[in-house]
Amino acid sequence: MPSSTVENYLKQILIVTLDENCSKVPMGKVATELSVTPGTATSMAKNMERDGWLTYYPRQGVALTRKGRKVAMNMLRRHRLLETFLVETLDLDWSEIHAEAEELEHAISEKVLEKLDQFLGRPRYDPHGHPIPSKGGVIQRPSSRTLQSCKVGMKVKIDSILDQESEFLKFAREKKLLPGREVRIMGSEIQADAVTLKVGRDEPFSLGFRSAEKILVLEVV
Amino acid sequence: MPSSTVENYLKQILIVTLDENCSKVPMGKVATELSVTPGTATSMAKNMERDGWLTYYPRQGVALTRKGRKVAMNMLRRHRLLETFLVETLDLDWSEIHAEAEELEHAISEKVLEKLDQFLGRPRYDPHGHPIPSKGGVIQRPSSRTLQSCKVGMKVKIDSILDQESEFLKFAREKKLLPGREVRIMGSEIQADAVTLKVGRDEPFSLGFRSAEKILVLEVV
DNA sequence: GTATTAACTTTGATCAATCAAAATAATATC
DNA sequence: GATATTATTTTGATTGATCAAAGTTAATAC
Repeated sequence: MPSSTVENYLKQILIVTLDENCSKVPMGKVATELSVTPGTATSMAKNMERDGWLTYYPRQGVALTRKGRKVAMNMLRRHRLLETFLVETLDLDWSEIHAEAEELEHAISEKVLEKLDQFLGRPRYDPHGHPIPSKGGVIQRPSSRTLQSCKVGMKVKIDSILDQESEFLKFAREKKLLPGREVRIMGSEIQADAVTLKVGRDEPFSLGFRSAEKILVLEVV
Repeated sequence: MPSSTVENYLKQILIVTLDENCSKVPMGKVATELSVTPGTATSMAKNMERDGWLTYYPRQGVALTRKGRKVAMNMLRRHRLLETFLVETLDLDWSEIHAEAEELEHAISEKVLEKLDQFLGRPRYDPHGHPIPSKGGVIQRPSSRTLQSCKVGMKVKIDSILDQESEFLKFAREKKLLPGREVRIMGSEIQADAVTLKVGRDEPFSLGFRSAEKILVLEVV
């Protein structure tokens, strides 16, 4: 059984792996993601290698083993099911659920998780719109969707701009809405016919649905 | 903030305190309740005294401070609310819920707990029939009730025998159904008109509701 | 092709929680 | 009251997770 510290390392390494679409995660990244000093990350990596959770390539990074990936996927499943429960059933605000789920995901047993999944009606997506891995550890490939269809709280990566009119492209460039960029959905209101975005550290701004439809994005897992 | 280990010590000490109706809990008891060696219990006691959770009387035992008691009560509240949730909402069997709640009670935040309480309709008793402490840490005094009215899984202490007929008293003595004894309710079935009990390590046996009505018990907290 | 810088690793220390085993104190027994 | 038993405390060691700071490597710049 992994300790909850190990579970955190595994989950975070998996997230980076999926996110950057690479297999080795450098130690510096591991350290910042887990808010520990680099030395701590290195020593944990060695212990985790000893226990078969990952392979440690000195000065290059770590890669999950099959065993480690399985546990990591399961943590992601726990996290997202719990977030769903917190919003759907207990009516918490989406801004609070991440931290709460972060704690609970280590304490909930496989049995309770299964019951919870059943109770929630086996949801496929969490409240942020992220896919929930199946019990077997399979995760929906993030598929392209338009910016307009995104839910509040989602983090997405711009895939492409559909409208190639130079006026629109110029606007997109100004707002840094370029392929590869990560964007957070701050709000999306049908009545207002607008979606509010934040690109990097810039001030959030809004985009009408008409324009939002012209931008294809990928969910950042 | 207490660590979850400290939370466990506090809760267990409170339970013994309420149970035996005394204030100092001897170190040996603490050690067995928490399944640690006596030395560990002693050293934890010293640390916990340093942190203001309890007062440590060398060679006599520990007594909760007001601060410690408050946290301990809250743990009991968490535990029992979670047990209620696991049975009522997720439909787990009462035999499994204790261990599950034992884990979750450390991970759930005050906020989620409040929402859960609300969702469950602010129950006063858990599935075993134990009173749930209020948010302020007030717990219902265990009141006398008849053995017949007990729910499955409850642990009760015999208070008195109502029927003073010598025949019945003789039977009660044989079965060790004497005031002060602790009894566990193994089953209670209206259709069968019988409640099944276990006294200490003896074999379980059944009692018709007619007889069960003659025995007053107190809930063991 | 050296010098600087950034990324990573090592070393030594700390802290909480634990154990085993030895030492001590209190209680019970004869 | 001396002895045996039981309860408790001490001591010394271990483990997992962490940090700070010093040391090493590799990459980048000039």
